[in-house]
Amino acid sequence: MKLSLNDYISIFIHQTDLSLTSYVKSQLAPFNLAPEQNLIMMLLWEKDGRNQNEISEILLKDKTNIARMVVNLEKKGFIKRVSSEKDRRSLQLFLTPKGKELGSSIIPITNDFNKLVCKGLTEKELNEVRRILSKMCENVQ
Amino acid sequence: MKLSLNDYISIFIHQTDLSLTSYVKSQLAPFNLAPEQNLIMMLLWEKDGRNQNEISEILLKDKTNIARMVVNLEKKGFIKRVSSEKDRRSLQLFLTPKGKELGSSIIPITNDFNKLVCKGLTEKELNEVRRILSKMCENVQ
DNA sequence: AAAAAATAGTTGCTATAACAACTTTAATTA
DNA sequence: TAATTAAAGTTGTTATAGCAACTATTTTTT
Repeated sequence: MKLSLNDYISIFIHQTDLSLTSYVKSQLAPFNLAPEQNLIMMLLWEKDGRNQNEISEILLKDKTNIARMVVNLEKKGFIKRVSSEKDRRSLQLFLTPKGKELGSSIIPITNDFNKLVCKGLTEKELNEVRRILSKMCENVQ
Repeated sequence: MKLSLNDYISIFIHQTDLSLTSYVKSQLAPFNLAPEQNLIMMLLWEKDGRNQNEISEILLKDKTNIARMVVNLEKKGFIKRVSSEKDRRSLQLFLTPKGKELGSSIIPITNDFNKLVCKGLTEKELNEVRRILSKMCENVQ
C-alpha cells in the first residue's frame, strides 16, 4: 500500500517545525538575530563564559555549526570569543554590552512566542505532545 | 520568569524533527538520495510530468529550493527536465528508467520508516499529535 | 494590438545542519 | 619522558530553507 505524503508523520512534524521557525525568524529579524543564533544567546544570557563545546553539547548540534554561528555573533558585536587560560584549545564566549542589552528585548519576545504557540492548548495536551514526540525519537535511536 | 530552553515547545519539536530527519537520511544515503529529494521523487512516482511549480505548491516550499533540488536529481540521473510545449516558461519533470527503478527500493523503506516512528503509539495518539501540531501552526498563521 | 501584470524558473545571498579531514593543544599511556 | 590518544576548533563539502531581484514567457488590461 502506497502512502500519500501527508500520511507520513515525520513530514507533518517537519512542516510544523518550518512554520514555527519561520514565525520566530520574522520576530527576531528586526534585531539582526537568527533563531539558532538566539539559542546560543539564551545560553549566554543564562551564564556566559561557556566554551563552544559546552554550547554544542547542550544544543545537541555539531561543533562546526556552533563555530560558524558564534563567528557570526561576534561579527554582529553580540559576543566576544576569548582564548581560555586553563585550556588554550578552547574559546570562551562572553557577552558584549550590546549582547547583554539585547537580552532585555529578546527574552520577552521568545516568551510571548511560546505563549502564542501554546494558545488554546491545555497543560495536559502539551505534556501529551511532548510524550509522544519523545517516544518517536526513542523509536529511531 | 525566564524559561529554560526545554520549556519552549518549538525547540522540542525542532529537535524531534532533526532526529527523525537524521534517521531517514541515513536510510536513504545508500541510494544517493537526500530526504527532501525523496519527497520530490515520491510525487513523481505517483504521477510524473509535473512542473516545478506544482511540486513547490504541494511541498509548501520556495520555488528556488525546488529548482535546485531537481537540478541535483537530474545530475544524479533520476529525472529529466523537459520544456513544456504548452507553456515554454515551465519545465516538466519526467522519471528516467533509473528513477523509476529507484521507487521499488525506496517506497518500502519509507513505509518501514513510518511504521518505526509510530511504533508503540495508538491511532488515537497519532491523531492527537496531528491535531495539536495543527493547532500550533494555526496559532502562528 | 500595445502596455501592464502575472507566472515559471534562475541566480545570488544568508542561515541552518552534519560529515570528513585537518591543526593545535592537552591528557594518557608505555 | 616520549609516544599515543583525545579533545577543541576550523575548513571544505553537501543538503535544506527562504528572501530579493532578475529573465523569459504568458495572460490580462486598456
